[in-house]
Amino acid sequence: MALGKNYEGQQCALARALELVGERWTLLVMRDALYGVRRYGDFLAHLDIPRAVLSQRLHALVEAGLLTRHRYQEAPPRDEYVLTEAGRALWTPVYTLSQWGERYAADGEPMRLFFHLPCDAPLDMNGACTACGRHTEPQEVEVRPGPGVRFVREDAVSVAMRRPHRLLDPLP
Amino acid sequence: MALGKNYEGQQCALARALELVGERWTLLVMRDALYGVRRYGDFLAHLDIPRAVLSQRLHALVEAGLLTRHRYQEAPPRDEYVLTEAGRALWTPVYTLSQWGERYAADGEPMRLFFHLPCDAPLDMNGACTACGRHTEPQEVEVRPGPGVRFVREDAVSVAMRRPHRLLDPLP
DNA sequence: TAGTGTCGGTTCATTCATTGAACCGATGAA
DNA sequence: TTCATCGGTTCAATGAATGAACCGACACTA
Repeated sequence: MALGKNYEGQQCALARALELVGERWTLLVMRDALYGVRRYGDFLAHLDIPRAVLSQRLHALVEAGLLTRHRYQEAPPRDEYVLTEAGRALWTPVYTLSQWGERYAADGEPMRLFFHLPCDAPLDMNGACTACGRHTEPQEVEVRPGPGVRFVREDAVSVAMRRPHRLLDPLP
Repeated sequence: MALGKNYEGQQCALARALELVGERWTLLVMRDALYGVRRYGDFLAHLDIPRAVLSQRLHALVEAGLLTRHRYQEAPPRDEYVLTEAGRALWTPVYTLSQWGERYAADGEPMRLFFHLPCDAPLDMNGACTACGRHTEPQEVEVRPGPGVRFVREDAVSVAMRRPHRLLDPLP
């Protein structure tokens, strides 16, 4: 996104949201974070994003309060980027947009399937469990490979996601 | 969004969705279209978007099948941009992202309130009616000004939205 | 009939973000 | 000592966004 990431004239919550997560790559970074990706190198390899852009986005997301930086090792110093509550709350928008894409922008069968763990039932298009009807928190959801997925990528994250994985659990 | 609007490496429905609606301004155009805006000049005045960008976005959205161009007057020739089914289906992602923004990115009280017309009950954060529990279609939803809104903009669309308005109904 | 205004654009120079390759510093392993 | 890894930063080139100016078709008015 170029020239003014902000939409100042818009007196609208959507504009405020897009100022935080509307730039190119940002929502894909957040999706990966919801999947459980936490480390710079894993984002980098999984997203094929330019290093400079990834640095800028991670710092901006920490600044915006969607991620926190947590040192998990002292020598050499290594940080991981973990979702805050605001970041985890992006699960619903990310999921609904993803489902829209699955239905209207992608062709073929679903690439990923999402299940409500307590019920072992799939989610509907809106993110509600088809069994209990409740809206889901990410930590109650499991991603499984769908019929339309092809195992072509060989980065650590893609390989780890070839088997079912609970959202937010560290990946890979 | 610069240099390659596409995310080719990503085998992910979210990436497909963002290729269609992830560019700067695009989601705000779609939000306006869901509100009922249909004409070039109204988008222009309400969004404060550069004319060239608006032209490009409207054409891209028609190309992508989210809008159709419909001639509503012959002399002089005038077209309006109307949502397709795929465009109307963006209601849920737009609403959930908007609600996320209202909660985590905006401060103060809600700027807009959304009601399920058949029940006259507000929607919850996920787009379900708090009375009947069903997920809503845009044509069943009414937007009303919320306690946090300030009537500062004077363009035709902003003025029309100072009173309750059913989504998709032509605006202004 | 000329002049003016509106609508829906296009064109253009400037400014800025993205890209991808190269570089860098700290550390650990051989 | 050398080499590799991790997590960045720097830099030149490219291309998108911006905003002002321009434009063509038509309507309305004097």
